[in-house]
Amino acid sequence: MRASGRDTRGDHGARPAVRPATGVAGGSPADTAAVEREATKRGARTDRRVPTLDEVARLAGVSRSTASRVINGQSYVSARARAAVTEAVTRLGYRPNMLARSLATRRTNSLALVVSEHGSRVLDDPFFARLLRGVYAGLAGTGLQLVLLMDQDGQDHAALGRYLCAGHVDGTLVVSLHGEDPLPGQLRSAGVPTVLVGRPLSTVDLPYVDADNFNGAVAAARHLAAAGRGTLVTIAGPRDMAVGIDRLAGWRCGMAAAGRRTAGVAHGDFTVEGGAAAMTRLLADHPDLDGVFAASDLMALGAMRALRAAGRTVPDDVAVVGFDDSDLAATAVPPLTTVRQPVEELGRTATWRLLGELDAEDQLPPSVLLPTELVARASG
Amino acid sequence: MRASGRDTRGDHGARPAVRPATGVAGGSPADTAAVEREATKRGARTDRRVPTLDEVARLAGVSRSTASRVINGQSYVSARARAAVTEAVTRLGYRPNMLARSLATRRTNSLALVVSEHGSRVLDDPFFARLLRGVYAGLAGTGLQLVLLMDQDGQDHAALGRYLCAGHVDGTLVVSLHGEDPLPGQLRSAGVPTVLVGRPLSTVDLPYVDADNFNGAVAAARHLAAAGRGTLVTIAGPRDMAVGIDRLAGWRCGMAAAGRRTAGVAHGDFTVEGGAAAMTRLLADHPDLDGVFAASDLMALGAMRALRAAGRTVPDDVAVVGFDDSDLAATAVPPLTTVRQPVEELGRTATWRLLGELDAEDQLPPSVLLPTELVARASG
DNA sequence: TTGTAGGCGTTATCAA
DNA sequence: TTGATAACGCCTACAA
Repeated sequence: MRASGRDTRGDHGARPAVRPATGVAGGSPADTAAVEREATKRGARTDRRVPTLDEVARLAGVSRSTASRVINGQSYVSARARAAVTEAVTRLGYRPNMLARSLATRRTNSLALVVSEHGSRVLDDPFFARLLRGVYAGLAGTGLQLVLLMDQDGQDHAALGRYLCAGHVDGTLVVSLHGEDPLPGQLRSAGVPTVLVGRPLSTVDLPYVDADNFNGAVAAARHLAAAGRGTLVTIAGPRDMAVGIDRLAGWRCGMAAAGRRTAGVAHGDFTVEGGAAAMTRLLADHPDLDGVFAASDLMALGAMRALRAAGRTVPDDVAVVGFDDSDLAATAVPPLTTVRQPVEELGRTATWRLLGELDAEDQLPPSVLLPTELVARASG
Repeated sequence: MRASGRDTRGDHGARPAVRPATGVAGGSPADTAAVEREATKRGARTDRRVPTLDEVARLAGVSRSTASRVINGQSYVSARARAAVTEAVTRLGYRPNMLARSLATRRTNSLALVVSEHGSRVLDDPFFARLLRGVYAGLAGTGLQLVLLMDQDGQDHAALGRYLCAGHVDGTLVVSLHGEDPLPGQLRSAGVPTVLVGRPLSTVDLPYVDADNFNGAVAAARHLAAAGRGTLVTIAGPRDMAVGIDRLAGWRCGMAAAGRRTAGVAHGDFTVEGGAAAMTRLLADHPDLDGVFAASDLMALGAMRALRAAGRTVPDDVAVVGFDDSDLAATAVPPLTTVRQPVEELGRTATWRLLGELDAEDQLPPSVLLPTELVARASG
């Protein structure tokens, strides 16, 4: 007995012909269109005709204008006309063509959340799930559709910028910026309303919303320093992200304020594996370490794993502090002391900020920093 | 010392006025003009007019047609004209308006991956990260842009269907269908090329790609039955998803084939918490159980947690088998025996299938089922 | 309350 | 090789 009967096996290895990824040489910004035209050539698909507003109007015996008014729920329409149009709409199964509407209104009623990072990595970090929750909360009741965009492999990073600047969305939320990403500049010069989630590294004149990473790290340093630990190290984030830089700066500042020095610094990439590798390096260089601050919970988890592998216990031998207060922190064994970051609020705030930008109703604060706080648990 | 100097605090609680969801208000030209004046006054967003093809053509001293040809890299253009247009394009910073282009060509060069489930939950499951990886791999070199869509709270489920049927994308990949979701039907009747990831529950005439959940579960049943375990139970997936149904059916069939009966069944929602709760219920009903098959790794992890909390050891007291072979399975303690599912290949295959649909080049197999296999580890 | 006509920015079809 | 001209589907002053 099989669960399903109409399946076919074995054909899934067949690969449709790949279009060449290169277009006409030249380098002008419009040359990319050549590549895209290529795509159009590769299929004469028999698309069924979709009913248009014109046909609805004709069937209802009114003009396009009246039909349009009915469909957009405007007033100044007789009950008779409204009924006729409604009837025609359902009879024809009419659906307004958003492209045409957007072309005319210059509004798409959709926003983009673009993660300036490779997609597959993104979803591994619980940060994004929480951020998304916040964004959705901020969007509730607006009728705006959110689309998620990420770096695709085999596609230049600029493709994202082109998509966003080509009128597909009314505004953009950009998160997880690395180094000197040109995307914010592109968006700004294209006039696409944009709010950054996370302080940008380069000075670009766009508003951003961020957590107070600096003071969160200060708190972590204070906590470990006050815990009577002797040799303290830190697993910092990437050097090319503001979040990594700010947390490291805060840590250093907090340590200095406590009259302590940092025994060692290793950089990770915010992943469990990166944290474990960094911890291993630190253990090799500083066998006597007894306290570590990791710039993310994921890295802290990796650090705990590496410590365990090295025969150290947490928190008896080594105290561990993370950053994020993700779900994993509370359920870790032992539960992870961490710096709470209001991620949902970050997403909500950024979204509201962007909505305000769209409405351009009045003066908005250039940028916002949300508070962070230390959450003490068993790990340190 | 602060990491940044131009931040503003405290204003993030303010919520901008919500725009009406229907396009009635805000559309009058007076309103728009006022908004633009306001924006200009602030100097924040100078709503610069975007250069059009017309202006490019004028500046280059050619017709729109010729300008269009140059920009699309077509032949039959004199070198002189080409140079002039290229020059004008760069001088003006021209970017083609994709909406207008799509309206004319009836192609958007973008696909949607729609997760018929609430967004925040989606990202918590490693399945989606892997699937996305596969989809991106399948898309590599095509120049197609992928957009991710999910259920938003405070928005009716139909909004997704409207977006997809309104011409925003050339094709759609639908994953994680529950019960009688109307989405596939909408897409089909709107003529949007669609491939489902995962067998649909309702009979809708759309191709799908799925893993062989049935036989994977058969293998799990065989494995546990052969391991000399006496009292076997299963944590099944949701009753309203084919993946849940198929794995349960496979389990039952495998058990029957081994001449065994299932002591108990509890349903979970594919989350760690759901798995833990189900395990707890099963333990209460069947204290003597010594083997459990969970229909997902996440639920298996939750089951292990619940078992540990109940004082049972894995695998000595109870053998645990999961489904997915996610990264978490291998790194769990103890490492989790599980059924390997080729998730990346699932994504890649579904994508290729969809690309084939777009090209409509020739007869394609209606649906595809990818093989699954058991991976034995320490947990059972 | 309704219809007419022009525009949104591109592409596609033909003559020239 | 080039350029009018007509789609593409919808919105919206403006006039009736």
